[in-house]
Amino acid sequence: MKERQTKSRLAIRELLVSAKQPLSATELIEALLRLGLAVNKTTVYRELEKLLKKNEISEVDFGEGQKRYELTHGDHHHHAVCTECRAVVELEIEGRLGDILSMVTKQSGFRIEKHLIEFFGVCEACQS
Amino acid sequence: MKERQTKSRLAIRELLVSAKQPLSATELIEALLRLGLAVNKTTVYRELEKLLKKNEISEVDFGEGQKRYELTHGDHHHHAVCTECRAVVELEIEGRLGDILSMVTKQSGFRIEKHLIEFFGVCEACQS
DNA sequence: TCATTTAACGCAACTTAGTTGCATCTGTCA
DNA sequence: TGACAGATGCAACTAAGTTGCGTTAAATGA
Repeated sequence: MKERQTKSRLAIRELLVSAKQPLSATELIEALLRLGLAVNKTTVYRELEKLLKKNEISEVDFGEGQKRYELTHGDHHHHAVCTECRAVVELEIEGRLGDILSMVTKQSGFRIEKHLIEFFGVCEACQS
Repeated sequence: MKERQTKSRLAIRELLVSAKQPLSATELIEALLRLGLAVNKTTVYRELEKLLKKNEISEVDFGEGQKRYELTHGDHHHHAVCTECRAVVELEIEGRLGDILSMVTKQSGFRIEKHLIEFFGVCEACQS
């Protein structure tokens, strides 16, 4: 049978679409609650799993001990995260990644398959 | 009073000194057990906290949902992790980091304070 | 419109990493 | 050797995430 259009599913997708930053499962649950939808965490985790499998969303790791999820859009990219207000800016550093990657390959001898690259600091607004 | 030289403390330090790769708290506990030291996890976490505070060890995050710890040695550096055998190689890519960092700063407007950069793939031994 | 089917859901219980409060133990130093 | 305070262990807890299972409810066809 096809995938069903349930309230929870539609709402989770909508939240991810309109999110300005990668959301954690907990944030999703809270946002759903604010919409009047008391969705169980199991449901949220299972929906995220499906969206991941269909490559509609991507996992993001800011080293917080929890995963975040954002809509898959364009190539794999990286973020700058404000440690004050949690604002997230998407970066375009793919140009410089090539030679780093070949450097890493040469140094390690590994066949590099993925990487984890994120930046943390204070955004303009929080600097003043 | 000074810091006491207890069996657990000495063993934890020794394990971290002789470790070939960053260790997780769980791995430390298991290694201690193998040495005949049934050290409680609370003790291990508290000791790691102290070592961190004294900057004797550094936290490493491979996005596994658990922290790893390695002796602080030299500058902040990055790793290549084999996804097959878990071997870890230390990298020297500081040279290329400068222009990436300035690129990130320019793009985001953030005052960048730290970053998370790790590479994952298959090591030479596991490729054959 | 209604019955059927099965995907989706909720609940409870569990796992893993890490934390906290408190009572007890034990290095260390006088 | 005794006393103090740092170190430890235990139990209970938190937070993120997972699993099994019984129930609910979209979707489809009659």
